[in-house]
Amino acid sequence: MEKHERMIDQVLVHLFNDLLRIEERTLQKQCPGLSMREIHIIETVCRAQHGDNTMTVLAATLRITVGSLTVAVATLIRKGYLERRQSLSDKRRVHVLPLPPALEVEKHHREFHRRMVDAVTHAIPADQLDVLIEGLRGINDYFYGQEEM
Amino acid sequence: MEKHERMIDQVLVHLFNDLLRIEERTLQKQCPGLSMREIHIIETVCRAQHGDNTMTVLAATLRITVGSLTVAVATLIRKGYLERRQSLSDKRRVHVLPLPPALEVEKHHREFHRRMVDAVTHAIPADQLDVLIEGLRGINDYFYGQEEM
DNA sequence: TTCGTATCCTTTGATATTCAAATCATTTTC
DNA sequence: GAAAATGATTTGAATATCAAAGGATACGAA
Repeated sequence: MEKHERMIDQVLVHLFNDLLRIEERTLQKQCPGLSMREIHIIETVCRAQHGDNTMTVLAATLRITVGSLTVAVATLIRKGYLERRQSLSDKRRVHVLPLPPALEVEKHHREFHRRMVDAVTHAIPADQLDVLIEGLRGINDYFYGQEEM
Repeated sequence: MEKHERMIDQVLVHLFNDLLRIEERTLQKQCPGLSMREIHIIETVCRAQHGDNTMTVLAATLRITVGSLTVAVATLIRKGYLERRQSLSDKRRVHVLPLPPALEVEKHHREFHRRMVDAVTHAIPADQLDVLIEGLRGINDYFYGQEEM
């Protein structure tokens, strides 16, 4: 059991940390001139439902302040990835929209995730996949069920 | 299979990100006045083998430059968590050592990981744990076997 | 209507973090 | 020993972040 616990810790912390690092390296190779923060903002804008692409909602999703987002979006507009459009129904609101280069970045990102998931499914014998999925779902539910630790 | 893949992606990316956030919130509650970066530096110093606690090795472990580490260590010394000691055998080298408050931080950190692993083992029926462990080991081996994606 | 308050965003000022490059001290190599 | 290499620090610039203040718009109650 001791070995099991070390394995779980290894996976939960180090493997995931390294995955994040690999993702960062891979994406930055494909999107030179963009920081990881900027790539995340682009992703968030690309994935936002129509209507959820206002500054306040985007900032909440990204867990940064609206002020920080204003600055970040300004530089991404200057770099040609995003554009601002004032809401017609409520002129206080600003909608942030992706331009073609942003969609390209998002495509790279999706592709990376696709390959990552493929790596997992290929690493595990098919008959064990179901159990693994259930286990992961258990972990997921546990942490979202009681976020306080 | 489609649902399985979404589940894997969900766990690999979002669960992990949220775990990081929970860890950050928890540790910062216990260690007021320390940024997450500083907590990581303290952990790295506490875990370094004797001899691997020089600036160059620590910076490589943390994946930051030695210059950045010099600044960070300086403030942690000022705050009373670490101390510098010049190597006797090679006076260019500097060893960084934890003081009692740093060991206390590391204890909190270990405790957090312990509870996280407990959460996982309790979330999963005992008879499925073995399969899960094997699955995780497969993922782990896969990614470390071929880091390039 | 219109006055006060709330909301949404931007701007500003301050602080953190990071890195690259320059510098200093020490060790190693030839 | 002189030159090159190594380990660390210092410095200057870039970036990221936030809190607070400000500006514009919307909304609700008198």
